[in-house]
Amino acid sequence: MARAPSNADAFTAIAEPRRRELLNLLARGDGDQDVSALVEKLGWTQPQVSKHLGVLRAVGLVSVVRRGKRRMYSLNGEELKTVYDWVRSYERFWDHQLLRVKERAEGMKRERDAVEGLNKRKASP
Amino acid sequence: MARAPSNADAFTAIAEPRRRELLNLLARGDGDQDVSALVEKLGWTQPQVSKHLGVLRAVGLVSVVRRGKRRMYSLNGEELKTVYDWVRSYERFWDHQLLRVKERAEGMKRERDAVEGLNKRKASP
DNA sequence: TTGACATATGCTGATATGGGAATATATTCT
DNA sequence: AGAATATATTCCCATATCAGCATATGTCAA
Repeated sequence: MARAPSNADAFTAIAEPRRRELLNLLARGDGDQDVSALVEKLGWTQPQVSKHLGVLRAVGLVSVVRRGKRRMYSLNGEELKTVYDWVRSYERFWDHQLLRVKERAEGMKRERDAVEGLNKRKASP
Repeated sequence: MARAPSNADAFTAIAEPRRRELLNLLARGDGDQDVSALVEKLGWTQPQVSKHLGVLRAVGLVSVVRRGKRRMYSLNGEELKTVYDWVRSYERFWDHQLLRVKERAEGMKRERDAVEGLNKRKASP
């Protein structure tokens, strides 16, 4: 065995920056968009767009409907909810600063420094 | 040129299932944990744990503090917020059923129009 | 210092990945 | 049917990635 399966889930699909760009474009666009439109807007080669769309399609992040010789792609948010639910379960790790500070000695020191420097910081934004 | 840079951001770091498992363990644990504890709880080899921790450390998802010969790892949620913010911007694609339904109906209507032989029309407005 | 323990790093092999170019597979038009 | 258009797929290459094993680095104790 070598690498873990790695494909076929939303996490790996969105790991690729271009795929996020593609999703972004599909989200902003008003409804479906065909491949040619995406190619033009992104400035990538057509096979490149098709391949990335293929990955997104494989993991269910986009849906396709054929319209004539065009294929209209649209975002399918359901799969993103998986990622959302996962990452949201870590919310307390960035939301509650006080908890963080309590957990780490470094954090306490930083906090103390910050409080001491409050008077100075008042003037500069 | 071959593969895109791909490392050094939270998205690729959490793409690996084992890394998510590791983060999960760090989140549940009460505060810091050393590598040995993680090795025991996960049942992986020590180099494997160290390497995955290395990736998480490289992207800032975990912090380390040396304590004697141990290294205490703790979760650093800041970087996860990046992912959270990104995915949350797609919230409307799974949250508001009505919007979803409306968009689909729109798409289906367009599809129907096209299929019903409006061969006179050419491109989208 | 030597030795035991804790952790990181280096090396190798198998596999996956992304880009580019060429080609295949529809689908519409004439 | 044949040409043109739209999109997907295939092949090749360079590189990244993961697991496994061996080894290096760092730290404490006797």
